[in-house]
Amino acid sequence: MSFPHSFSSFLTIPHASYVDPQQFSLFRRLDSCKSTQELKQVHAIIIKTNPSLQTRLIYTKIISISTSFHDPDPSYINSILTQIPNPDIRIYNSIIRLFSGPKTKNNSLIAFSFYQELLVKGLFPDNYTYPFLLKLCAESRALREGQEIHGHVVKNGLVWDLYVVNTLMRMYSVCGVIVAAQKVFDESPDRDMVSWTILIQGYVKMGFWKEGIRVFSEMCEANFQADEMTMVIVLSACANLGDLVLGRRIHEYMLEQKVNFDVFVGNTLVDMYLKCGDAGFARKVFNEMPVKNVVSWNSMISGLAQQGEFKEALSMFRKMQNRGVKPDDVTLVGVLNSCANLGMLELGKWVHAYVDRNRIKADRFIGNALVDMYAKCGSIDEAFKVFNGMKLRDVYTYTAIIVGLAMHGQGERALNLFSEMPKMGIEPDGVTYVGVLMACSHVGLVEEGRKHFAEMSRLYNLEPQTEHYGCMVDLLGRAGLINEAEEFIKSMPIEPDAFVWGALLGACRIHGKVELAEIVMEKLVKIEPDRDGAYILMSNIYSSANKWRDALKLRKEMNERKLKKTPGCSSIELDGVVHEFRKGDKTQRNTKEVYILLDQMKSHLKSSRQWEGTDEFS
DNA sequence: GTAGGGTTAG
Repeated sequence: MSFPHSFSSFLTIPHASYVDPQQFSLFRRLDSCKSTQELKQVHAIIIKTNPSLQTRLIYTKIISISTSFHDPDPSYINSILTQIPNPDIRIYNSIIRLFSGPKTKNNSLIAFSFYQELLVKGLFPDNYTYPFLLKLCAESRALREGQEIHGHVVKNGLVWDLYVVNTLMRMYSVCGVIVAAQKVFDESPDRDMVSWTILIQGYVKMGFWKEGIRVFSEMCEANFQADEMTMVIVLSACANLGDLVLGRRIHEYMLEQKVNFDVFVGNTLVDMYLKCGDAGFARKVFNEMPVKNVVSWNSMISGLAQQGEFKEALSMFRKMQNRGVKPDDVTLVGVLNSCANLGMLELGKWVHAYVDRNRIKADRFIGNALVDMYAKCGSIDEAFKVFNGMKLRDVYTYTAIIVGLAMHGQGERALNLFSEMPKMGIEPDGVTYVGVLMACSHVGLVEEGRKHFAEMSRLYNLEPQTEHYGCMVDLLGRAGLINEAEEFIKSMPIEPDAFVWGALLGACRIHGKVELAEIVMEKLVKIEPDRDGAYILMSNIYSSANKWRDALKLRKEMNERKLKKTPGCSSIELDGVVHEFRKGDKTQRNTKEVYILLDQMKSHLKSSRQWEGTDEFS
């Protein structure tokens, strides 16, 4: 009777009585090695004291141990491999695994050279070989190599293996060829949860969120029960779609199916609810999370900031600090974003110092957020300092500083930086052009503005949006080219919105065009019947033209219509607390003193006669 | 011995 080969070899190691005791102790010795250095020493001892032990078994053992080290040495592994007379596929697999793993970066060439070698030696790759290689192709986005490997997989008849199929799908998916991933999926004889999840993720990562959801529902119809990994991806698709109804439905599904509520799922749920605009429910999920980590807090902070709830975002940050959770770079980007929009320069500076002190990853995200914060908080020089200190700048960096400079009236500087962008290989986008057109507008550079507007689509394929048309109307209008501004609106291929008409109304005000203003006003009221902005601007135009009766009539109409008032609001930061001042607001502490001071300022200004005839300070 | 997860800027 004979045992199968693998079985008999199992018997010989290391318990059987006829095992060579020397070999046995050597195995133990090798197992205790912690580095290539130690391994080499033991190896040297073998060669010196007992050359008969240089068996295939021992060498295989040495390789498998050295592939498990923290800092493996490829040249040593290679030298051992050359001494093994007939290395089998398992040895090659473990070496390829080593060079496709996280321990060895940028070593995909080495992994592939070992693959080449095993083919040359006439060995057959198996279902363990390809997942490693495909993972490498995926990580280095090497589509061509991946396709070649796909060919080998087919030739070797390994498409039946789910690991091979799934890594193939993932390779195509991260290389951006989702069609090929779908094809592998469709043609596979077998699928599992992982296959479905990879397919869904492929669509979602490409931004095809609806497709991702569609595949998810197909998965449910095929009676696969999603786990938490799948749900994280599906929820992120929901978040991007901003579809609250869908999000709620999927949350219910998760409760029904009793999907494990781990910290990943919790974080994604929080993010989904915030991006879909339900901050209340996001908070509820957040509070009920049994385990939170820094990402959970980040999701709340940046999510609230994205919703415009900047104060809430900052109070979340304070709570986080009170709980002793250490902020990371993502946290601070969210905090800086909130500072920028609240004008909280002091807190922003504190964050800046915190980044320097605590060795926070000061990458583009942090740099861009700092530039934006300083610019929006009025410290354009500080913004410029950060901008200059940044080694890596992208379109966000340039846009932040260009918009910042434009808002500070430094149009020429903004335009200079804009002209620098092509030289740095950075393409502007729609928001950059808003800054550029604003800059032109503030400096009164009509021709330059026209040129940039035309170049948007010609050079960068950017279709002008209403905000760009609005900027152009503003630019022409300020320069007194009212007729042209009007013609410009008429020539628009898209429907002009309130922003565009508002710009024209503003121009009418500057140049006292009452009749045109009345026409524009009508358009504005049609688009935004509930807002008071147009009425106020119009009544100012009447007053400037000394048409007091018309102004009064308009104010009356406003009151009758009970328009939604957007109160003028300003804020200052004192000792880290933001004080907001709304028009007509008496809820502040020290209201009396504030109004007394305000009256003094008003009479002071009036005495200089500069502001007579306007009601800017009423 | 092999495959799938969350948050960030203008």
